[in-house]
Amino acid sequence: MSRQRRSEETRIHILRAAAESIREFGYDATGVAEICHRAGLSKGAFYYHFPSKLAVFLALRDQWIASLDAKLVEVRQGGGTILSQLQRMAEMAAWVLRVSDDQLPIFLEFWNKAGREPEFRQSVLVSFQRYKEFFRVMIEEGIKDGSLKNVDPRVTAHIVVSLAFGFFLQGLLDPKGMNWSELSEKGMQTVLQSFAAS
Amino acid sequence: MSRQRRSEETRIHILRAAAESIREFGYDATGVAEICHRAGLSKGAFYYHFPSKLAVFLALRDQWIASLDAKLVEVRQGGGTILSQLQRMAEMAAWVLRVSDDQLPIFLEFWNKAGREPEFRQSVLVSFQRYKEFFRVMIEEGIKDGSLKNVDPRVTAHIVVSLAFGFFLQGLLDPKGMNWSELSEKGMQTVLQSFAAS
DNA sequence: AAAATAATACCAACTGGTCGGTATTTTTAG
DNA sequence: CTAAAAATACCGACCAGTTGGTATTATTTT
Repeated sequence: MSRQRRSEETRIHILRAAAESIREFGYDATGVAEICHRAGLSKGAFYYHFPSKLAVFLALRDQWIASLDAKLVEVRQGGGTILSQLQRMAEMAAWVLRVSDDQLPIFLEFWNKAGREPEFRQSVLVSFQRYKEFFRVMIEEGIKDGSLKNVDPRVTAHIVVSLAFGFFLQGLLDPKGMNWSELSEKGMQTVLQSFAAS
Repeated sequence: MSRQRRSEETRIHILRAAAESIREFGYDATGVAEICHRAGLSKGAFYYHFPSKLAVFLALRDQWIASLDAKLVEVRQGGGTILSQLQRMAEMAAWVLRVSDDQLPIFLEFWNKAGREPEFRQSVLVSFQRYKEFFRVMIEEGIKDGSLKNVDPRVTAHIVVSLAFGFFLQGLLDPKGMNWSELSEKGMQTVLQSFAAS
């Protein structure tokens, strides 16, 4: 295997191992040694690829943000009325959670850190802002194309984003429990419906 | 000062010091030594009053849940139509956050821990469930008293609770930022309005 | 051989928690 | 009433274990 390629894979191994470990034990309780063990590597390898434990954490964060962004854009490109796009997102969110609830605990860890470390907070905040902006624009379009009522775009975007994260939070706490995923989807649909042009 | 009284005060000092420290640095990063320093006590005193660091954390959690419950009951006893009670709660939530945003980071820490430690999770989950139950009953009453439309009480309760926690989350990340508190209140009012009988 | 990649051994710092002991208040006994 | 005894509240040095990170050495790839 080529040098580059191998190195790249090692990096991925480390990231995956770290993600698993953080999900299971949390960031603080996850030792570098543990990550290395899971990745089948030594500490030397670890510190060859990353300057610090925090750097891995940050890399995971960036990865997550990027993947979420990709999902959103994907739905938008699917076309249809704005309302139907929003509804598709509602379904998708539930699906994402059902399938990859593994990753959720890590977000909490992100938010947690973000609440305390300014530069960390900044980046999380920016992405939050981006989501709201994203939806605001969508909603404005929706009003224009006639599929949405004449609601306040900013308030409405805030509702949608907040509701989504509220659902996340509960799904996180009760991953296998009940029909929360169904409840969330119905809930989102209900709210969206109230924004639909009559 | 009497022995009992003094002991009690020491306990409170420890709790307060721990809350401050956890808010500032997080649970894991807060050392027992730090708590003791803030409380003006020694480690010996600490371990005299609490069996472990975790015990303090749990005590804080119970304290918080109790205070939240009290607030909710208070509003219910204020009377009026269900819709107006809900609206008062919306105002109250924003107010609570504005005033005591100090405490918010601790909740994240709770949720974070809850996502990983089963018994911790259980207790948080139970209180979550209680809130939903609380609102479900309210909404059923609201339908009966004619101030609410004939919505699905379970779904609607889920929406209200999720939305509230979604707002919390954002307020947490951006405490001083913007008019999020105003946005949240407007958002909640908007959603509630869509449940109001026409 | 040279550069890139990985392994090993190690350290200084720090952690939660323990423990023998002390000061102060309350109870008991004479 | 008072002095001894006991219970309570507190102290701070200390321990065993763990951590992130480093310095050095070995192996692999080009």
